[in-house]
Amino acid sequence: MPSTTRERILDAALELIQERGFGGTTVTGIEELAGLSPGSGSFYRHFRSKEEVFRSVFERELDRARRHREAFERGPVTADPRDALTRRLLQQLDYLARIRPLITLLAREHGRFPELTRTVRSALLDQGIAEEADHLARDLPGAPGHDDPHALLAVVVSALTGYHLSSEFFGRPPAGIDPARFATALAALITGPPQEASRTDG
Amino acid sequence: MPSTTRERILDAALELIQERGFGGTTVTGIEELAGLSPGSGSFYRHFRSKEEVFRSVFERELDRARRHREAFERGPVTADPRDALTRRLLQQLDYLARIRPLITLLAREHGRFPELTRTVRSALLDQGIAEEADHLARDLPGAPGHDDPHALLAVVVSALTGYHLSSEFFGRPPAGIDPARFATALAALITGPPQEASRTDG
DNA sequence: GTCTATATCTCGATAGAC
DNA sequence: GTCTATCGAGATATAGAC
Repeated sequence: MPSTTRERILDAALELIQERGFGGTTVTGIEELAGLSPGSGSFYRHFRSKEEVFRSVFERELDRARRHREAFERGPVTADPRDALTRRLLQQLDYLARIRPLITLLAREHGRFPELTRTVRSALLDQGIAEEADHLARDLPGAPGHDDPHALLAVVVSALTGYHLSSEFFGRPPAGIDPARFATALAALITGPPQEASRTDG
Repeated sequence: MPSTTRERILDAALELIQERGFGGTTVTGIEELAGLSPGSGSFYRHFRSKEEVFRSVFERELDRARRHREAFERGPVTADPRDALTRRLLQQLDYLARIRPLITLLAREHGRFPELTRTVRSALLDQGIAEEADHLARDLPGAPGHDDPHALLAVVVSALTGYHLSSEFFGRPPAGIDPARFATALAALITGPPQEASRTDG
């Protein structure tokens, strides 16, 4: 990793904005964290303004998120749909963890930069939800008790994002449940009571 | 409605901090929104500093949230547990909507004011989750397929908070599902397939 | 308790040496 | 491309008249 000054500035800006917000972050602070002389205008040899560096930070995180989504490996559809589903849900949680900076930027600055909302929504959420709907429809073709598939999808997506955001805001997962246990419980909820044999989980 | 100057300052500060964050909010802006002369130090006849007004805003929202929680009306336990559960989940969503300012403050400023995390967590989440666990245990005494009640609780809480936060950050609910439909789907998921059909216990 | 006025400081941004 | 130095704007906070 070459780590150019420009990249160190982006790293510093991301870190500070995540912690203190855009309004609470100073160019001097960014310079200092990037290893430049604080108060010198060296920052401005790389970015024209504080707003510009924010947009660059945001774009970089958006690109990273897109790449993470493309690299999404679909879990193999095994004989047991619950197993496949659990694995898929765990991947989703892992994906959310990987794009954490993007989510944090959105959560913090969607008031000051309203265009973030549209961008993230169309790039990740709409597209991601559409894909997820396909997966759910494929993995659970005729599951009973799911007479509103769209609402079911909303529940699953909400559960995953809620788990992630609770962990983020409160510093610990809801009820102290780790991701694997959470995914298992959610998958069990979706697939319903064991279909043929006795309970597989134990 | 007396609306003292102090209260108008608190209102103004809350609104601006929610929109721009603590670092992006100025005392001058608070004064202006509170109907005082912008740039005059009139603010300082009521609060000693910007930090102090933030803490006062936070305390006020915390009190409001506590009162909302106390006023929580428990839905009557009807013959159909799914109905009761749906109503209860809708109340939870309504509760989250009512304490929205507190959640927004936490989401935005938990980096700058780490003590917010502990306070909100102990005042709302821990206590709320404990109560919710009781309710779930009571409403769903022997529901099948729930061999990990703690994880189930985490799923439910995550789904509710995720629904709320997605609506907040993205400006619309997940998949465009309204609260009633969401609660219905979540309740259906928890209670499983319709109860009329006889089933064997596990 | 609100105003005008202002002290003091920090911030964003620029100029120019090297 | 980084530094020292600094400008001008705007921020927090204070002083004192009314």
